[in-house]
Amino acid sequence: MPELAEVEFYRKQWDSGLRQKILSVDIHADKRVFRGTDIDLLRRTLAGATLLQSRAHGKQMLFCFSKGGWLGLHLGMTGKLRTESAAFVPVKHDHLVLRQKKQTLVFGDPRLFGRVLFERGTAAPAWWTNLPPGIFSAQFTLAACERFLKRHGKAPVKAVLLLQAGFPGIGNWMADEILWQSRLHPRGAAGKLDGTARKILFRETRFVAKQAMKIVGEDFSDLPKSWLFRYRWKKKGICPRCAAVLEHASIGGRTTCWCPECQVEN
DNA sequence: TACAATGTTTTAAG
DNA sequence: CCTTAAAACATTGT
Repeated sequence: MPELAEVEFYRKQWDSGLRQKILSVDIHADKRVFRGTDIDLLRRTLAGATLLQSRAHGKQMLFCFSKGGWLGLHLGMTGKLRTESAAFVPVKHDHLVLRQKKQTLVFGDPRLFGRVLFERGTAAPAWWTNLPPGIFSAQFTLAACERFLKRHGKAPVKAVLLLQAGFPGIGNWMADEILWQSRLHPRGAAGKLDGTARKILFRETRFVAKQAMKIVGEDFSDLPKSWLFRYRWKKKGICPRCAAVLEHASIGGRTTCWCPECQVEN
């Protein structure tokens, strides 16, 4: 489910636990979300540690604890963070449960595509500091964006938007939205976009990301009725701009929705 | 029933 | 070594 803005929304769901101690840790140790993670270290470190701060970058989250604990979380397709009461009894898919005096911090993920990482150290882990420049960073420039498009020039532009190395935080719905707002066909080769198209794509990427952060990232409000998003999963969805019946196909390995009238190959 | 789901990783091929 | 495409992962809901 979660892309850039949804991840930001879920990150904040643990805010009520900031500056408070973790009393105990409950873990579904055999679940796939802990693949490659030192669960014993996680348990030992977090028990008795205080949650100091949290950050999100693209689809990645990092929670910083005292005792040098760094907890990385990725929500995969169906992961969620939430806060429950102190007396909360975990249910089936609550794989990581951090108990505090006044509340319980929960990470649940039915489909198990999410991931829990844990490291102990004085500085943030390398996987975090090495993340690519975010959409809103000064390094995310038109030139950098164009280099990335060129580098993946044979692939459909839809597939390139999904690559986290170049567009961190962009996922399936945001990629479709960006292409629709840019009036670009998702199947067009990234390397064949002309200068104007590349500029529009760059601008709309930042526009969609910024609006989504403001609307969804804040409190999970609904996106505007003027956006493709509101119609993309409807049975006979109509383009909110020209009223043409929307098309669907698998592009870049994901179901893609576009307007056959507005979005032309460039 | 069979298929698809707001994602990433692995594998294979060019 | 790099890019691209497809399969795999696990569960739920339509």
